[in-house]
Amino acid sequence: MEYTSVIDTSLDLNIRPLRLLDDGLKQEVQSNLLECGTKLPVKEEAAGDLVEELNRVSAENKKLTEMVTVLCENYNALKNHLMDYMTKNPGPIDNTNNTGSRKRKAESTTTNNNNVDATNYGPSESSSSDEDSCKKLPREEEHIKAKISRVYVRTEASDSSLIVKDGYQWRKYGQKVTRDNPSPRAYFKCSFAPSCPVKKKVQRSVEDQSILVATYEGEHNHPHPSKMETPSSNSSKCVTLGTVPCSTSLSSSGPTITLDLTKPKKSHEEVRNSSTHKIDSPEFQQFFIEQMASSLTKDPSFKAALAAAISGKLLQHNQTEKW
DNA sequence: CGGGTTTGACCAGCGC
DNA sequence: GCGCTGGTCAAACCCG
Repeated sequence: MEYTSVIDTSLDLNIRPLRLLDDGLKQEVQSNLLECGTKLPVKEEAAGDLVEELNRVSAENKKLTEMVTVLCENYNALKNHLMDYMTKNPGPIDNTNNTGSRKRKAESTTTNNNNVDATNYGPSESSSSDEDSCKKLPREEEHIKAKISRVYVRTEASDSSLIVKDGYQWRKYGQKVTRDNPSPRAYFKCSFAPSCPVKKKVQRSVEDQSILVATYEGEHNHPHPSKMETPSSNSSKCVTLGTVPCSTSLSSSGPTITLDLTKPKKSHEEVRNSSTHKIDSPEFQQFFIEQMASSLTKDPSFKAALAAAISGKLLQHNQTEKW
């Protein structure tokens, strides 16, 4: 199957922009516009304020543009990786000759059962060892092994530590440099409970060294330590962005959102089928865009910034017309 | 001194 | 069978 067709990844946010805004945001935009209208006739003392306001909203607009750019990049990376994955696994899953009990097969199968590697953060992952689990077709017996999940955490690029704070206690038992990724991969075992089978692998993304990819294998057989003690105060947290699981983190450039589609609610087979047939469809793109829009418009600060940016743009337009 | 980290060695899966 | 690679082990080391 050929997936070379390029999806139009532009969010096209200019199309019916207000349609994506909820009523609150619309009102905010309108009130800002009214404000602008009333301010226009004012004299010099207000001009300074207007210029200041203009600078402010321009800066916000720039920030918003950057955010949208990041979202687009994430989407493109995600899409490319999904295409890559589906290209490598074009046919139906064949379990007929998978009676082997090799560990790596087991891992790849659990991946199939609980995860979709193709949907991880970006193209960088396609070249890491995790790619192996993509290449290996799903096997049976896999349910035996615990589930695999993946979390992406943005850190300072200068931070060379492979530490993903998730509230659990981990003991590092190995580190390895893998073939496809110059960054070392660290191996951790959960040390909070002696019998806890959970393992964690942490490696930096090839493409974006500021992103740590933590792969969890298994399920904790003990409560989350942070629930027993004080809640984790670290900056890395997982939230659900609409229906899309993701991890967020704070960086020097502001909050970032890293999509984490590695915990699909559908089975691997379902995802394969649906994504194969719908990834290129307008419905899928529409759904994706609306998901992002819906998530973003739920953020009050985003709404305020967007309203200010829009009104600022219109104000700028009005002023240039007058001058 | 105990617990965690580092790191080279070893083992096993897999492709040729 | 052999070599490559990822995963694990365990001794040495570090640190509080």
